[in-house]
Amino acid sequence: MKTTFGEYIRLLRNENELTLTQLAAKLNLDSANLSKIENGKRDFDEKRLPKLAKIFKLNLTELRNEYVTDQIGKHIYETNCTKQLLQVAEEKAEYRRTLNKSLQTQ
Amino acid sequence: MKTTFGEYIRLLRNENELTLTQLAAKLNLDSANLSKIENGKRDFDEKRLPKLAKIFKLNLTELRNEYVTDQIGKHIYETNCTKQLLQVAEEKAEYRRTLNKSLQTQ
DNA sequence: TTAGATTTGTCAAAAAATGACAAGTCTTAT
DNA sequence: ATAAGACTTGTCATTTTTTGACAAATCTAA
Repeated sequence: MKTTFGEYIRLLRNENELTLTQLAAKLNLDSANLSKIENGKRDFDEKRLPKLAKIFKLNLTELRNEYVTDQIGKHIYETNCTKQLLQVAEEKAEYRRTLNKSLQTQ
Repeated sequence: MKTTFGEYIRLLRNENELTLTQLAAKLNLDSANLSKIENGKRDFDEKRLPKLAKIFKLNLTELRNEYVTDQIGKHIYETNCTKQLLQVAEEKAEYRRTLNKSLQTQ
């Protein structure tokens, strides 16, 4: 089952038997804010991904994938984007890639 | 072929033979900023969608779909999200929907 | 060249995200 | 029951990001 990024952090934290305060300290943030992150009331700041990976000995690329898919999933959810529209969005992303390619050739 | 939202606005503007200055005035913004929007250097502010729909007699829901798919497409592009990861993101969106549903039953 | 159209650079203002603190609730051990 | 620690929530100042406006530049066609 897929989880939100916040739930994922909580899972990691519990597996490693850390309190909010302990993990927050390692991440250089307030336990209150970490609580909000775990509960989906705030976003985890992307700049802390390397630190998070290090703390739990995770592969940074994979962790970033977790993060990105969470963010885009949230975007899809918040905009009520249907599967059909998501297909269109994917095509538009592809279009941007071709735009970028043709820029580079010049 | 899919286009960016900025290119779409430019298309509409040209079809209707308006200058940047003319359309910008109808949208209550500066022609310089509209230029940046059309050229993908700024985002169109979502709050102007109703006005844009009215100016060009477009269905607001469809226009919003154009907008949303552009935004998500941009997000996909900027994060280098592959098709495989996008599938994961979609599953996470679905998960958020179930979360929301179970909240509502309580 | 000149006029109008468009683009670019810059900066202040507005809006959104973040961090921190205080005070609250919940849980568990005694 | 209550004390301690864990967690949650509300609020606000700070920081960051986005937006709007103006001035100056470039481009284009007569």
